Amino acid sequence: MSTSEKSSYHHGDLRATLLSTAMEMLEGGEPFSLRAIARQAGVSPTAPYRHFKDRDALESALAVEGFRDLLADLDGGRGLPASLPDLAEFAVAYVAFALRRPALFRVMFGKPCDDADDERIKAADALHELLADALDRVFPDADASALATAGWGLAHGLASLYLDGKLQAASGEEVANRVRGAFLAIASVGS
Amino acid sequence: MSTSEKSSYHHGDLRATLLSTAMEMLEGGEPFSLRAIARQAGVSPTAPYRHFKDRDALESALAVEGFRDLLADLDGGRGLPASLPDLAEFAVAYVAFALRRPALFRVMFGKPCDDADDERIKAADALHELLADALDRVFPDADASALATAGWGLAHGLASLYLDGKLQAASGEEVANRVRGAFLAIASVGS
DNA sequence: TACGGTATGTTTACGGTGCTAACAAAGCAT
DNA sequence: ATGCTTTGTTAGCACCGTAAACATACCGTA
Repeated sequence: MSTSEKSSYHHGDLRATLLSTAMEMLEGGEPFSLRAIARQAGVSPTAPYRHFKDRDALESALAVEGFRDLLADLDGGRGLPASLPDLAEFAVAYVAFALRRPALFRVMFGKPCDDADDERIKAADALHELLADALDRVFPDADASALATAGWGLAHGLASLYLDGKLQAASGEEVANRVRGAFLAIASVGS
Repeated sequence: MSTSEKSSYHHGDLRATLLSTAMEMLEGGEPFSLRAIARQAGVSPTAPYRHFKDRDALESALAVEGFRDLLADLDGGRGLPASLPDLAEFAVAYVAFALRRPALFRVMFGKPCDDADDERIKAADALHELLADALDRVFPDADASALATAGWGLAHGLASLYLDGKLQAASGEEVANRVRGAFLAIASVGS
């Protein structure tokens, strides 16, 4: 019950502290380096290496947090979608997450992530499965897998394009409307 | 007429040389730094700064090249699409470009590009217009703008997800099939 | 309770980066 | 020929990620 006491050596809870300060810097728009995190946490520049193999490992941990939060945003907010407009709201929430936490989103998606980070891969898979469930529920007759890929791709693409300034919109509300519009427009195309 | 002669000072054509060696390194999968480019070009580490304000400026120039190539891939290859399957092939070509030149694709899209780089913005806009034209031609009755956004978003999202390993496929052919599948699946949903 | 191993943090050091400032050489216009 | 401008060079700054050697505190066991 003395987690807040420090002996000034042996910080006591460095790993968690590093993660949370890293997340804060990420949200705050600061560039984020291992050294900066250590500095912020009041610890020596190489202390983080006792808890993370390298920068990638730290980023993976952050990405896992991000996936958890994104899932919560999508799922918790409104439950699984039951209609096409619900799906559009899913996409809106997805894009909103990306724009609200741009640096985190880039950490989550901006790299091959080829390292065999179990947790990270699991987190991304969970997202995919959630989407597949959702799509299957709305369009039970269609090829759920292809549709889930398409839906994810659409949402992710819009998120990326807005995030990187290739599509522009003044307000978050305008982005939401455009995303809704895109989602409904594409679904209204009866071959 | 002596562009290939050198006085050993005053390289003569450094800017172009820097761009091409940068592009080569990008395609070759090497990390790419200003200093590495200079090294490769046989010139001092800070010489590039006479031709590019900073790293971003060099990247912008590369991005412009990339957009030109991507447009050529989409347009030149098969002309403007006239049907939904043609559109799917557009998407396939888009994703293929991203997977064939991943580092370039990241340079083109992975950043806000908020600097007022005229050429770069123009290049991206040209892409958007091409897509809008294409979509309008295939679906003259629909909201061309919303559809173009949706189509671009879908293609771009699939490209990003495959590129960053969030979706996986063994071969390029498999990717192409999945992209086609996603495109057709989403279009076969009659609200 | 003393002890020794292990976990955690520190110091030092290396090579890399982007970038600036001061300097040098070549080209060009007068 | 002379001087301005362009283009290159060298030196140096602050930062980064990372490894190695060292120091300290914790924790289980004798």
